[in-house]
Amino acid sequence: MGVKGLFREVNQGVAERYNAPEIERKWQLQWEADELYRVDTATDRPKWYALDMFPYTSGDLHIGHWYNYAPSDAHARYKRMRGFAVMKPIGFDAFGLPAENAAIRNGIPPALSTMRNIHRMREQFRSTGVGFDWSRELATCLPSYYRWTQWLFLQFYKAGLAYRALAPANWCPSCQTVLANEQVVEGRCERCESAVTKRYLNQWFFQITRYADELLNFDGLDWPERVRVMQTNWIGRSEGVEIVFRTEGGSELPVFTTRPDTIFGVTFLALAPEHPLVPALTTSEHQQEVQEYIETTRGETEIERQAIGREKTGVFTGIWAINPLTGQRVPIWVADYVLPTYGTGAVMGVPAHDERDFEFAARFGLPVRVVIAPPNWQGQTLESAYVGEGTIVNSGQFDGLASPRAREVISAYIEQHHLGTRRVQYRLRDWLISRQRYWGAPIPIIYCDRCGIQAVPEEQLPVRLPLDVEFRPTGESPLRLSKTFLQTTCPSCGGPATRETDTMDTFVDSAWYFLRFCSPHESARPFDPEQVAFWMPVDQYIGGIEHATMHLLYARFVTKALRDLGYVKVDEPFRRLFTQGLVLSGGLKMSKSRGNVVNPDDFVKTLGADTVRAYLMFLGPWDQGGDWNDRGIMGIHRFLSRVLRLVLDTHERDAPAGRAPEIEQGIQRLTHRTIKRATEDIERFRFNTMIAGLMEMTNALARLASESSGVVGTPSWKEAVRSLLLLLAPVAPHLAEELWSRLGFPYSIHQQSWPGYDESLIAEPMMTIVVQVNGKMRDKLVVPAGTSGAEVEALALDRARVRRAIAGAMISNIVYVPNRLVNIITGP
RNA sequence: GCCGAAGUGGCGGAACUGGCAGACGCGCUACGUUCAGGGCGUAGUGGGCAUUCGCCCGUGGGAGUUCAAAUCUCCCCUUCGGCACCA
Repeated sequence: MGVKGLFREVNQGVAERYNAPEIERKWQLQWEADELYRVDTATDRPKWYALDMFPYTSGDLHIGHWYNYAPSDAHARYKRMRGFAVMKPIGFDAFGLPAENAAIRNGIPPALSTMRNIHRMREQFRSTGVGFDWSRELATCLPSYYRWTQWLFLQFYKAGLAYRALAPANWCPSCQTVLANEQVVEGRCERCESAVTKRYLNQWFFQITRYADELLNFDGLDWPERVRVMQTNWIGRSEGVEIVFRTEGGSELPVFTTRPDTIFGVTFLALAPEHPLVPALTTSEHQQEVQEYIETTRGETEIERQAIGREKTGVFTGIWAINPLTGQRVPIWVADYVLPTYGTGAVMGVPAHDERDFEFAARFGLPVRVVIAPPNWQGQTLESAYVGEGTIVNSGQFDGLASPRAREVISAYIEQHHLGTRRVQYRLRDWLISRQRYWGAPIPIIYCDRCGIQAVPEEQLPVRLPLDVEFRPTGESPLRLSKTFLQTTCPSCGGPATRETDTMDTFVDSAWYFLRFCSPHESARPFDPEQVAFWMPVDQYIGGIEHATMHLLYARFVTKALRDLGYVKVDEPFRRLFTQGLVLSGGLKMSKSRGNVVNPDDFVKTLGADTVRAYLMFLGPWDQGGDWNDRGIMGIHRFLSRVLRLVLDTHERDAPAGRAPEIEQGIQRLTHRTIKRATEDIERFRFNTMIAGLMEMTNALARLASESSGVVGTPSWKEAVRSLLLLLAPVAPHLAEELWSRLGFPYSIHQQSWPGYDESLIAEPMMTIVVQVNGKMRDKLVVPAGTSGAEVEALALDRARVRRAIAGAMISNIVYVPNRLVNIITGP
């Protein structure tokens, strides 16, 4: 009988099959009754805050959720076994547009549909066997939570971090609401993909730009490079100079540039159509043309304006400005390629050294003046802009400088002569948090005709969402139609006043929930500072890469702002971040239209949650995602069945007399090697290779059991089986618990210590040395560990295969890598 | 266009700081099994050549460094992700 012969025996001898659903139901009930995963600060264990990005209340836990929560749970269970007090909470991101749109469609109030969805998802979560501390559950749509979201707004408002401004905002005509810049993807709404337009509205903003520099600093954070790069790009810091040009009439016109070294190459200025000085800087004969141009650009959507390969457009204002360094006259144009929200909304046009300026100049016949000599340039006309570095020419006293040096020298010159100042510019804009929608946290602001903008006094929080509102597809917030909500009294003068009817962006809700989890039942304050001091920062945050530039940036900002307001002590919310990949199906993204959506519930019902969990972990490296295969999952199911049969069949067998010590040593080696591997793998989230290691151990144990080696029942055997179950516990928590209890070990396996390993027991007594001749593998030697290099070389040279490969040639060199290989080099 | 990551059997994927390429699993082939129920077991499974001993080729393509390259360097190709008129 060979490797798996045992299983035949087992199959015949043991009637029991792997009935996962039954085992899982049993233990889920047990764990819940015992509140096995409940944690509090009364502990002398070190803390470990393990957080998964909380789900939106869509009403269904799909495979992507499992792919987030199951491996994360395995890691948290491992940490618990390593002696940490693990806090692993769960909640629901429960405000948002879909519930409101559904209400308009089917009349079911968002509060009702959302609570139903939460109920359903809670049940689905329980079926996964994920060890959440349910005593900390929260939902952002409950007054007990959003009261403190409103409190957060008020703190920001008092600190000057929240302000109201009439500003051009991204408007989604389909969602009937404004969007933050982060929510506009390629000129389209991130949610519904409609083309985004501009609207001027009075909006509330959070001043995230105040933290731009600090947000660029990732010191002390163990975050994926990818996310750091994305945030860095998003913030988009650039250093340059703001140079003040003057019109011939004497008006000041500052421009921002990162290339002051090209200042002598300026041949025009361009203003954004939205620039406030445009009307004043237009001569009467150009008035009409400019006016028409502004009207045209205003009607365009973001996509139209940003279309790739679009020809540059613009109009001349009739006004000229003076280059402060050269004294030259340059025409002032209006052009929509200049963004009103970046820099000063005006640029200096240097066609020779900027691609966009070059295109613009080519279109309108403006001169191109070379001031940085391209390589091998002999004064000829440029075919395209030269944006690289080079030597400065045609720039008076600055000629001959290298362009990077010239940037320094010219910047200094500009400052000395008070022509401008060095400045840092960011791409990042302030966070627009107003939404013209119902299903969100109301912004706690009151407008009084006499007293102006008034903050709702904190003791009046929460400003409750009225539940008896009408949902009509008018595009107007139901709050505006609710008289009881709208009409109020001014907290200052007591006179009649109206409430702000906008609600907050749901990203505000999720920008502080990790703090609420630390003390979720606080009723008099958002969180208990002592609890927050104990648990924060989050030790391991896990979620999707799609939150790289929104949620993760907002959460960092809110944490830093609260720190500066004295409410928390940490600088960063998430010490370690891991972003899992995407589960594909048939190599493609799952989608309903493609019909390749995998429903985990079906597999849970038949094969069990442990199989689904373990399979997802086995698919491939977690951060790279993997391809789901309905047949592949059977491999994992078979593996778990094999463990079950192996354990149940052998545990009553006694060790025979006269057993072989070397086999016991072998099994010990196997055990310790597997523990080492599993420990290193799970630390680095390499679940796929961790499980492969457990499979190898299981197969090896089965082989030993079937060979009548006399090892079953020995102390080493028992230790091996015990260790295997402990290593399996994070991966397949129900099965491990079941077998643990069958072997008579004390409940619960999830409260046991992770097995340790002894490096000295892993060392192999024999080592395999690869013998190469001229780098090609020719033979292998098995020698006792500790055999000297000289001995190995002698043995190698004596082998028939090696001699044949050398074929009498002269040996010029022998490379010996201890414990690994010998490489014999022939020839001169 | 710019930035980032990745290309390994029929498939998902292994391979520590350069040292046996293909662990583990799926699939497939053959055989065995009183195997109802998504069975179980044994052997095999990168390609080519060879009756055997074996030999040659092989990690997207091309060059290079090295005794030795999936791994390091350069160039190119492809795929995926991010950003995209940011001055």
